[in-house]
Amino acid sequence: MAITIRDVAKAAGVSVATVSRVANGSANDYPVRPETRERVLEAIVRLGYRPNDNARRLLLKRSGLIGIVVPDISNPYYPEVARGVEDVANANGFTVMFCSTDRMPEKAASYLEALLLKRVDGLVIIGGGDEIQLSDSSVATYDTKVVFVGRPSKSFSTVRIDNVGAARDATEHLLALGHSRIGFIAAGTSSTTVTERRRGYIQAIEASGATVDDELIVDGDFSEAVGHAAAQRLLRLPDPPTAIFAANDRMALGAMAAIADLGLSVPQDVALVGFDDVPMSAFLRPALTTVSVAAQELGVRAMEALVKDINAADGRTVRRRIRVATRLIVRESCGATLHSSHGGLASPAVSSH
Amino acid sequence: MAITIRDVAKAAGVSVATVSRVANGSANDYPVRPETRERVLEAIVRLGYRPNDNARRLLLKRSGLIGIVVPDISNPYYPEVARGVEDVANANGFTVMFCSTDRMPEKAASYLEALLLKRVDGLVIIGGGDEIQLSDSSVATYDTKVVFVGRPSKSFSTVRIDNVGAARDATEHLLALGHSRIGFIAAGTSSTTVTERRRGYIQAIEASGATVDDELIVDGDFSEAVGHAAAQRLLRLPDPPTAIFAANDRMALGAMAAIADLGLSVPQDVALVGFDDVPMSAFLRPALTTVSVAAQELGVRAMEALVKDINAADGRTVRRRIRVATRLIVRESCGATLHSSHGGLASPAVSSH
DNA sequence: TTGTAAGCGTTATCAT
DNA sequence: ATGATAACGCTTACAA
Repeated sequence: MAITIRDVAKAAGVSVATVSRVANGSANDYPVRPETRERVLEAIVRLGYRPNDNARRLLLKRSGLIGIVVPDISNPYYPEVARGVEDVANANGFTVMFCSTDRMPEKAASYLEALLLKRVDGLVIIGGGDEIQLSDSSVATYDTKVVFVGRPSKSFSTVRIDNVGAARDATEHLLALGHSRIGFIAAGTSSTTVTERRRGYIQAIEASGATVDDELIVDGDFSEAVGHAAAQRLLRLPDPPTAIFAANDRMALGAMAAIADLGLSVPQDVALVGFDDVPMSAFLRPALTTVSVAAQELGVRAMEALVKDINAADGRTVRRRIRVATRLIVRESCGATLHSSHGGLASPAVSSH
Repeated sequence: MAITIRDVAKAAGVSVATVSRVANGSANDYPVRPETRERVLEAIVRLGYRPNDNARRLLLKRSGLIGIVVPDISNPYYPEVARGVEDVANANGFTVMFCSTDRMPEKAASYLEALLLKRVDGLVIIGGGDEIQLSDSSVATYDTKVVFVGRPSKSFSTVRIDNVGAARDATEHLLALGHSRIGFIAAGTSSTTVTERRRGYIQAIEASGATVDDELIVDGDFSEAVGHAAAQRLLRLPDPPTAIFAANDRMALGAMAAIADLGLSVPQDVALVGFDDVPMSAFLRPALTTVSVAAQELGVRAMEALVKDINAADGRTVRRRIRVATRLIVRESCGATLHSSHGGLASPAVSSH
């Protein structure tokens, strides 16, 4: 049986209230005679006492928990934004619970249910598509604050990037490099991230005066394997594209492999651009030109918003719409630096959003 | 204010005990008249009642929480084993809390403290080195079951792979391919994972009759950037290695970039082998030869052990030592398939441990 | 400055 | 089959 506050009280010869007053971080400015405090502290360390979190939370009506829901933990992009959330959460005394839905509706529903049941103080929903169904009423019932990262919402606060603008820039970059047939590797229609990136791609193509060729838009699912298959399909077209824009870096890596497998080379035969700028991308050869999204900052901003909402005295929630800038990181895979020296680490950013 | 069991009781015209008996999953075989049950159920959904987890846990003395501690969330290997833990945990009614220490002792300590405070029922410590300090006494006090994954322990259960054997095999593979000067990119001395892999490397070299050249062993830190720098240093040696064995795939990717940056090619000029077989590795070109570790299975086995310990009627903990097999996945980067056809996806495994 | 005692929302024991 | 009620371990008025 674990040590309780009563054990400490007895050991120190004081009442439980006194123990609570020295043990409890939030109330430790309460006046306690230094001598008494000393005695209690000694008993606490000697017995190895730790206050029971469930009991505290039950009373405090605050779980001190933040739930993070991501679609796919194996995509290095999500851990990075989760890290941002985590840092701010910890700094503010919250503990985070990390859940991956694997883009499965049942898993998403059961996690959301479990998190609500745990009375999380805040919920950070990162990316994902239709699989996430979160009714305002259920979170309202338990006064849970919610922020969406990288996905839109009619009712909750959002932290987002300008996917349309960033994708338009990336496509325009390729256009400016002389490419007219540019393939786009998407990823379903359920995720707004991808529908927006697709829209940016289409806008750029149309703005250039060309018409969009549906054949050049193929579907992926964010994984390397599917990026590989998609690129293969694009390059086997009768009139194949000379450049490919993948909706994320993992698919871009798959595409890069497919290009090599067909005996072609990047960027000479096919130019390639990704999206996310995950750590690996700078170390591919050719180094991947991609859109950098400051994933960690997304998480930081989201959690900061949550902290404000949770601590709001009036209990009212502000609906925020926060934008985080992106930058096109021009490395080697797009062909823009064909004649420059090596190393994709320090390259110029040509455009921001 | 949230709906409590009393609100439901009032609404359904029954006592709280009755509500508890129909709401409580673990006691729902308790006899309740179908008609009454119906009425209660109706009230529950109508009011949107969810039992307060803190109150339940306080009474039940079980948090239902499993803590997972990893050294570095941005390394795709850890999420994979975490996934295995998560799956088994969820299937058994546990919720997991995921924490990344970033290999920082203070972060590790504060997370461990927070987890113990939350009275986690189980703790899965994955990898990491000296930064993790977990005294048996503190976990014993709160009857927390612990499993270490991929790191040794004198007192706790472990789920491990044979790092020495796997590294020996990988090195022998390179030796058999005719390489005599093989570089090894390590990663500090604090992580036993790496010291063991280093030992395997050394054993293979010595078994071949050669002597180990300390110059060929350079230190990394598991990241691409440092793998890049380490390979650069190796290849600028007066008598550079013709093959490099990196202690993980991320460093191998960095090494691959460094090799390309020096105008050399893999595997013709320098053969390369990694460790972990993260998803990306099959899609590098040349595809990376690496040691596959069934990361998810490690997590599954760890959590299974934990579930057994937690549910043990006698409350006693068995100290288990579980081994999970590894396989050397021969792809292109080692040069063994130089004259075979493309595609590193389906390749023969030459050795297991 | 310290102690007493009333809850927080459940579950489980004991009556009925 | 159902209802009172006593815990679980803690924080915080309120009293002393």
